Amino acid sequence: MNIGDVSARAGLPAKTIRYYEDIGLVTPQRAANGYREFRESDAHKLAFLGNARGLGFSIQDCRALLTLWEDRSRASGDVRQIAKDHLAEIETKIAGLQAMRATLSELVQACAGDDRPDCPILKGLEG
Amino acid sequence: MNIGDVSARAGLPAKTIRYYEDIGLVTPQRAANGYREFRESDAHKLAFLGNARGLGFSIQDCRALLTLWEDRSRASGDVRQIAKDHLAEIETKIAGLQAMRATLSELVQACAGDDRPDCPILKGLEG
DNA sequence: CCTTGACCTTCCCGTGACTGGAACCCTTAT
DNA sequence: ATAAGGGTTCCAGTCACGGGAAGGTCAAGG
Repeated sequence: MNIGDVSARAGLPAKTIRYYEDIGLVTPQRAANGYREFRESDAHKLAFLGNARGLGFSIQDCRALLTLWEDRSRASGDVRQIAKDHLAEIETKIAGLQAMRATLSELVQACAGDDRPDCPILKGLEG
Repeated sequence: MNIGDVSARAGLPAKTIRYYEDIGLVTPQRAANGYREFRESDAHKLAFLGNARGLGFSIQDCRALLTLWEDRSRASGDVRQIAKDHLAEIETKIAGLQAMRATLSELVQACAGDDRPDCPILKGLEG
C-alpha cells in the first residue's frame, strides 16, 4: 500500500503519517523506487493512532498505548491508568472552558452590542 | 514601575510581558539603564490582557479588543461580535471534549483494569 | 570599597503536533 | 512527448510563550 491508500483508510493526512514515521510510531518498508510500502499491520496501527488521537491522547500516550496494544502480556490496568489520567485532564479542561463560557456569556448578554461605545464586556475585562 | 512590579500587579510572568512588548501589545518606555519603565496605563493594559487571555481570547483577539478599548468612539457591537465568536469557539471545544469524555469514560468503565491483558479500551481504539 | 543577592537585559532554542510550500522524482495514460 | 497525479525530501511556520545562558544594574550590609 502506498501512503495515499493508507491515508484514505486511516483517515489521516499523508503529512501526518510521514510525521508519525519521523517520530518512530510507524516504520513502513520502502519499495525500490523509494516509496513507502505499508502493510496491513501498519494500516491497523495508523487507524489505532487516529482513533487514539481523536480521543485526545497525546503522542506520548499514543506511544505507550501502542506498546501495550502490541504486548500480549500487558496488564489492562496499565491501559486503564493512562485512559483515566487522560480522562481527568479532559475533565479539567472542560471545567476551565465552562468557567470561561459562564463569564463570557454573562458579559455578552449584558452588552447591548449597538453603535454606542458603552460596553460591559470591556468593563469586565478591565478588572 | 519595573517589570517585576507590573508582573506582580497584572499577574503575568515577566517573560510574557516582554513577549507582549515584542509583538507590540505594550510599549513601555526605557530608563537610562535600559530597564523597561511601565506607567499606570501600561499596567492597566497588561491587566486587561491578562483577563482577556484568561478568558481564552487569542492574542489576535486581544489586539482587536485593546484597540476597541482605547477607541472612545467604538461601537459596542464590534466588541460583542468578537466575544460572541469566541464564545462559539469555546462551545465547540466543550462539545468536542464532552464527546471524548463520553467515549473515554465508557471505555474506562468497561475495562477491568487488572493484571489480565484483555482490554476493552484497546479494543475500542482498534476500530 | 567590596561583595552578595535580587533584579534587569538580550539572545537563542524548544515546545506539540502537525501544516504549507518548494523543488524534485516516478508512473501511467494519452 | 507530455501532462496529470501520485510520491519523495527538506525547510519554515504555527501559537504563546518558557528555559536557560551570559551579562549589566542596584541597594544593602560588612
